[in-house]
Amino acid sequence: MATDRDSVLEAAVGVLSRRPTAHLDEIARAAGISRATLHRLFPGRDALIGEVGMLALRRLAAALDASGVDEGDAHAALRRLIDAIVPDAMLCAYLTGESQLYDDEAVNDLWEAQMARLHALFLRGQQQGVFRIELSAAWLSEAFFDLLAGIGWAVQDGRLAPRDATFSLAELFLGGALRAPRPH
Amino acid sequence: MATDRDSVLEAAVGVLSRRPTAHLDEIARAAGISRATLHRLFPGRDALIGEVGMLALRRLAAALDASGVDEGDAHAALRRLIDAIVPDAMLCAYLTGESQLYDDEAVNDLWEAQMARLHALFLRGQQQGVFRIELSAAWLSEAFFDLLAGIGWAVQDGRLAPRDATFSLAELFLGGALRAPRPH
DNA sequence: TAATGATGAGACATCCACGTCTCATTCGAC
DNA sequence: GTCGAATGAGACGTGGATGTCTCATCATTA
Repeated sequence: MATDRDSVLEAAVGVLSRRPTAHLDEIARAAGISRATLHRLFPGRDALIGEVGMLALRRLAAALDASGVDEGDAHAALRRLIDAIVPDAMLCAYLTGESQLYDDEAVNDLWEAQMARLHALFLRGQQQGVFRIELSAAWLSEAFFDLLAGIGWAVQDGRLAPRDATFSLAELFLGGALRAPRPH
Repeated sequence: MATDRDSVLEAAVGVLSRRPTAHLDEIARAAGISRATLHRLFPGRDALIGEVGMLALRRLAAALDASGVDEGDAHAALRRLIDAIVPDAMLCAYLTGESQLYDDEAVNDLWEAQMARLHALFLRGQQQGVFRIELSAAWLSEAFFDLLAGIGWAVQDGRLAPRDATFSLAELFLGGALRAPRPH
C-alpha cells in the first residue's frame, strides 16, 4: 500500500504510461488505495498528471545534478548521466509521451530548463571536439531523450534486459554522436 | 477540403498526434468536413483511430517494399528505407505513441509483421558483418523506430529542418549501428 | 479503554463527449 | 433546368467518468 504521494505517483505512471486514459479507479487500485484517498491526495485528474510530470522532472534534474553535466568533460559527463537516468527511463518516457503535460506551465518551465542543460552539454561537447558537429546539438538532445524513452519501454515490456539497458543506450547513441572513432 | 478517407486520416493524425484526446469536432474541422460526414466515413472514434493506424502501417509496408529490405546488402537497404520512410515519420510517431492502437487486432498483426521485417533486416546485417553484434537486433529495430518518431516530432515542431531529416537520422543511427568505422 | 484522525466503500449529481437523428442546402449528373 | 446524392448545421438522448458527499471501519495515541 502506498500512502505517500511519490509512491502513488509511481504507481500512476505504471498505469498511465500504458493507458493514458485509464480511469482514476484503476490508478487508485494500482496504488493500493481507494479512489477517495486518491482524491484527498490530488484534487483531480489534471493535478495528478501534472504531479507525475513534476516527479519525472525532479528525477531528471537530480540525475543531471548528480552527474555534473554543467561543466567538465562532456563525454564523461554524458556517460555518468546515462548511468544516473536509466533507472528512471520510464518516467522520462512518460514525460515525452504525455502531450497533456505541455499544457501545464510549471511542468513546461522545468522541462525546458532541463532540456537547456542537456542542450548546453552537447554544445559544449561539440566545442570540445568530442561530439559531431554535423548533427545539431538540438537534435542530439532530442535523439538522446528519444532513445532514453525507448530504453524505458523496451525494459518495461521485457524486450530488453535491465542489465543491458545502460550499455545499449550508451553504445548506440555515443556511436552516432561521438566525433572520434569508436574506442575499441 | 478533404473528402476521401486518406486525406481525412492524415488530417486526423495532425490533430491526434498532439492531443490524443481531441474531440471529434476538432478532427472534423481540421479535415475541413463536418462531424456528421466524419461519422459517415468512420463509424466511431475507435474505428477512426484504427484506420489511422492502418494507414501508417500501409505506408510503412510500402516503404519497406520500395526499399527492398528483405534481401541484399543490409546497409544499403537501410539507407534506402530511411529515404523512403522519413516523409511519413510523423505517421510512424503516432503509431508508436498511441497505445490505444495495441488493442486493435488488425493493427497489431500488421504492425508485428512489419517489425519482423525490420528485425530480419538488422539480423541479416549482423550476419553480413555490417551491423554491430553487441547490440541485439531487437534493440536496433526499436531504436531505429524511436529515432524515426523523434525525427517526425522534431520536423513537425520546427526544431529540425525537413532538409536535414534524413541526414540526421541516418548519421546518428548508422553511426551507432554500423560495425565498421564510419566511412569518411 | 476512549478518542481522534485517516481510510475504504458506496451513493449521488453533474458534466461532457459521443452517437443518432432530422432538415435545409449545395454540388454534380443527366 | 431538374433530379438525386452528399454535405453541413443543429438538436437530442445517452453513457460514463468525474467530483463530492456521507458513513462505517480501522489504526494510532493518550
